[in-house]
Amino acid sequence: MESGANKPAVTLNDVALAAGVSLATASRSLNGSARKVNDTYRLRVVDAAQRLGYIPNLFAQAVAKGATTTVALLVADISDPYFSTIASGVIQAAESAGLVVTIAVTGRNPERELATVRALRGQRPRVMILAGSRMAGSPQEADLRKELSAFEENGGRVAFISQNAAPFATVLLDNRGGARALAESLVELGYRCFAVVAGPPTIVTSQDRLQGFRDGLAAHGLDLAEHHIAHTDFTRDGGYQAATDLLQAGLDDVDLLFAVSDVMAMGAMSALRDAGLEPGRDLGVAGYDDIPTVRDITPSLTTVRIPLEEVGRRALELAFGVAQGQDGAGQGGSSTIPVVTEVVRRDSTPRR
Amino acid sequence: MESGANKPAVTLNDVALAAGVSLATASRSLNGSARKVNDTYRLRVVDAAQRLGYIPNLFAQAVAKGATTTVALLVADISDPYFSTIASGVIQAAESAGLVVTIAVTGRNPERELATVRALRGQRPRVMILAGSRMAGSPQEADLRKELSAFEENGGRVAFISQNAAPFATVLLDNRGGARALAESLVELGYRCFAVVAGPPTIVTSQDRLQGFRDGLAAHGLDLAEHHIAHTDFTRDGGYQAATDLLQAGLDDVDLLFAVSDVMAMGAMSALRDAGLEPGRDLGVAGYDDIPTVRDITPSLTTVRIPLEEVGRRALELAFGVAQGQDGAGQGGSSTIPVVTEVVRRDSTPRR
DNA sequence: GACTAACTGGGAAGCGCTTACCACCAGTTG
DNA sequence: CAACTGGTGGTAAGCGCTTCCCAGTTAGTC
Repeated sequence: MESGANKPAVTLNDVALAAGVSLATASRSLNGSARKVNDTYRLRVVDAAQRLGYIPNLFAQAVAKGATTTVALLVADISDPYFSTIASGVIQAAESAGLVVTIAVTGRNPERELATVRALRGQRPRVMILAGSRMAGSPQEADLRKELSAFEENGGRVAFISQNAAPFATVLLDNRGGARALAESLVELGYRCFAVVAGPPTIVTSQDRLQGFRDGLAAHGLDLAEHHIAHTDFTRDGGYQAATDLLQAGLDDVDLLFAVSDVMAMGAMSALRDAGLEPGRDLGVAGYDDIPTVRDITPSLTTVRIPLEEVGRRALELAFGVAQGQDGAGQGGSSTIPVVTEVVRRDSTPRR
Repeated sequence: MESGANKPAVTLNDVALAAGVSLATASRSLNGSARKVNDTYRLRVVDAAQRLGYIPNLFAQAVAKGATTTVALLVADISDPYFSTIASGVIQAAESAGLVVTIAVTGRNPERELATVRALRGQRPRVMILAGSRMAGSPQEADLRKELSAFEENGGRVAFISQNAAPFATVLLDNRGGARALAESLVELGYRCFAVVAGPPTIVTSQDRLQGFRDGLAAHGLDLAEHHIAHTDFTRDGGYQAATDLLQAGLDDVDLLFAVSDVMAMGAMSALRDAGLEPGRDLGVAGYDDIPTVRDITPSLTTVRIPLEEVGRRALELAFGVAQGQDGAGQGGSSTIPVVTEVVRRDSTPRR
C-alpha cells in the first residue's frame, strides 16, 4: 500500500531541459564551477531551477566529485552536556563552512566505537572527529587506529579531542595539568584530606585527572588514600552511586570531594545531601569541565574550565588545518592544539 | 602542497576483481539482495572484501538505489539539554534501525530554519525531524510548509515535535495542558500570586505554556498580572535577565515564579539569589521540561515532565509509522502521537 | 586577411553502486 | 529425448551529477 504518489525529485536534467541548455551548462551555472557561463544562459538556468524547485542531490554530487561535505562526529553520549556543548561548537564551525555534521554515539564502548567508525567510513566524510575516546589499552585500540589510518590514507582527516592520541591530529586537553592545578588551588584554600569520585579505571580521561590531582597534592606533601577513591560510570548516576559508597565506607576526615567530571559531581552532591551533608559547608566539592549548568547550581561548583564550544570549533579547524608538511605517506600529521584550561573557584569550595 | 598520497578507497570493483567474480555477484554477495549467490562465490567475495578492507560507499549506494539511510534532525540549539536529550532518543532509535543521523541547528530563527530544510533536502534524507519549531505566523511559515510538503511528495517523511503542526506527523506536546496542570497544582499548594518568565512572544511553545498557565489559574479564579510577565530569550541568560527585570519592576506580592522552560528557570533562580532571594523559601519557582539536571539543583525544581528521550524515539517511529492510509497525493498523513506530560513537584515549591 | 589565441557550449565518459535482463546450466516431465 | 522450468552468473544500463575534451565562435595580431 505505502503512500504511493512519489513524484520523483527534480533533477539537474529537468532543469537543463527546461532552460534549453545542456546538462553541462546547467551544472556549471548552478555551482561555483571554474568555467564561466554566458549570463543569458546562466540566468535561464537559475531561473528554471528556481521555478522547478530544484535541489541538487548531495549524494550524487559526492559520488561524481569523489568528495563529500560531511563531517562525522563521534561522542560518547550526546545528552551529556560536555559532549553536546562540544557538538555545538563543531556544528557551528561546520555550518559556517558549508558542511553537514553527522553525529554518532559510542556510549564509551570501544567495540561500538570501532563499529561506528567503520560504518561512518562508508559515508566518506571529509573529517572524523572523535571526542571522549580513550585509546586506552582496549583490545580494539589497534583496530581503531588501523581503521582511522586507512581513512586518512584515503584522503580523510581525523581529529581527536583528547589528552593524547599519538598518530592523529588532536585538540589536546591537559587533563592532568588541569587536575593538578585544581588540587593545588584547593590545598591553598585550606583543604587537606581528599576523596575522589573517579570514572572507570580504563578511561584515560579519568586516569589523567586522577593522576593530575594526585600530583597536585603530592606537590604539597599530601596523599590520596586508596580507600578514598571510588570508580564508577561517567554519569550523574555514577557520581551519585560512588559518593554514596564512599560515604558508607566512611569519609569522616575528608574535607573535599573531587569528582572527575561535573556531571558526576552533580550526582555526588545530591548523594551528599541525601546523606544529610551540605556540599560546600560540610564538605567541599569540586568537578571538572565547567559545563554550563554548574555555575547555576547551589552551591555553584568549583571546577576546571574547558572552553568546550571552542574545543569543538578548534577540532574542525585542526582537521582541515595547515598543510601538514609531512606529506608523502598517509599520516595526515599529528599536529596538535593545546587548549587552555583554568581553575574556576566557586562557592562549593569556601576557604577553610 | 596538500597531503598527496591519497590511495583511493577500495571499491566494489576491486573486490570483484580480487574474488574473480563479476561486479553484480560481488554486489549481491555483500548486501542482502533478494538474489541468492552460490556459497563458493559468496565466501570468496566476503573474504576478498575483508582482506581489502572494503567499505561500501553509502553515497554511491544511495544514488544507485535512489534511497538513503539518513535521518535529518533539526533543533534550535543542540547544547540545550532539552534538545540534546531529544537528540539522544532520535539517535538511539536511528542507530538501532541502521540509520545515520544528521543534526542541524536553527537557532530558533525561522529564516535559518527554512534555509536549513532546503539544504538538508539535498541530502535526500528518509526522514526529517523538526524539534523546537514553531510554525507561528512567521513570514517563512508558508515557505517552510511548502518545502516540507515538496519533500514529502518526493517520498520523504516529516515529523514534528511540537504542540501542533497541522499537515505533518507530530509528536504532540501538550504544552498548554501541562502548564495548566502545573498552575492548578501550584494553586493547590497555596500559591496565589504569580509571575512568569516567558519566551519570545512569537514562539508558540512559550505562548502555549503561558496560556495554559493562565488557564490553570483562571480555573481557580486567579489572574496573572500583565506586568508580572517578562518575555525573553529561551536560554539560561534570558531567564536570568527576565527575572532581574521583574525583580526591578517589583515582585513584592508575588509568591511564585514560573519560567516556561527549565533552562530559563535555572537562570532565573540565579538572578533571584543574586538579588538576595532564596528560591523555594522566599519565592516558589517552577519550570517546564524536566531536563535531567533540575532534580540535582538546590532546591530541586518543580517542573512539568516531558519524557524527552522517548519523544525523540517516538518521533522517528512516527515518521516511519503505520502505512498512512490516506495514500494518493503527498500528504504523508498528519498522524499524531500524544505524549504524556506530568507535573513533578519538588523542593522549589514547598507547600505554603 | 590569414592565422592563432581565448572563450565557452555540448557530448560523453565516468564516479561506485544496484538491478533489470539475458544466457546458460542442471533438473524435470511426458 | 526434446521442450521446459527454476536457479544463478554475467552484461550493461542506469542513478544524478561533474568534468574532460572537442568544436565552434569571436577576438586579436602582424
